[in-house]
Amino acid sequence: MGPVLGRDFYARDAVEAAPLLLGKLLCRRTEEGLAAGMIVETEAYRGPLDDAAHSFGGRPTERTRVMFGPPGHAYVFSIYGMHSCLNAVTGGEGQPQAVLIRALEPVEGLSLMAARRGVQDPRQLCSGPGKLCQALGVTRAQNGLDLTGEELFLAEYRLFSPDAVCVSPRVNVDYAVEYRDRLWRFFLKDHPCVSRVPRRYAARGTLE
DNA sequence: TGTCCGATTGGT
DNA sequence: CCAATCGGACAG
Repeated sequence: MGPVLGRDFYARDAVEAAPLLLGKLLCRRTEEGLAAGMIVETEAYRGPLDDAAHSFGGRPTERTRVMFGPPGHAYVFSIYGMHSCLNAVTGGEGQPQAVLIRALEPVEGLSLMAARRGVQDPRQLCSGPGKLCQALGVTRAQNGLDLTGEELFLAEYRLFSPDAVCVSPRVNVDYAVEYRDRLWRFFLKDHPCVSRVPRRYAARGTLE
C-alpha cells in the first residue's frame, strides 16, 4: 500500500476527483481486523446545481451537513432502510460535493468481508455501494469520520491509463432533470467487480 | 405530526 | 419486474 491520501487530495472538484479515485485502496480498520479493496467504480455528485445530489439547492440538512464541511471526510447515508452508501467529501469548505464509492475489488480481509456479507464469491463482496459498506462494516455510525484518520482511509495503490477508464451516466438518478445524463460515473473497463454494466458507456480516452 | 420515497439489493 | 424496510425531508 502506498501513502495515505491527505486532505489536499480531496480539496478539488468532485468530477475531477472521482476518476482519480479509481485504483486507490479503501481501507477499513475495526476490532475485527483490516479490510480493504481497490476502488473500481465511482460517481461524482457536484453540489448545489446538481439536481441528482443530496446537496442540491445548497441548504444543509441533518443528513447532508458533513458535505458542507471540510473535504476529506466520510459522508455515509442510509437508503431503503437497509443499506448504507459511502462518499468522500470533496471540494472546498462550504462546497457540498462528494464522490460516491460504488465498487471495490477485494484486496485484504476477504474472509472478514465474506463473513459480514454472507457470501463467498469475491465478485459479490463489494460490487455495489451497499455491498461494500456491508463488507467493510461501514454504517451511518461512520458518518463524518476523517478520512485522513486510522479507522477509514484511502491510500495510493495502482495506476491506470485513461484508456482503462470508462464513463457513463450515473445509476438510479432518473429523478434528476438537468444533470441526469452527465457522464459522471467512472469505472475500470471490463473489471469483474463493477456493480453493473451500463447500457451506454464509453472509454474515457475516446472522449477527450 | 403525517406522509412519501429512495445515489440498493436479492430473488421472481 | 418487484418487494423489503425505515430515516429523513418536507408539507401542513
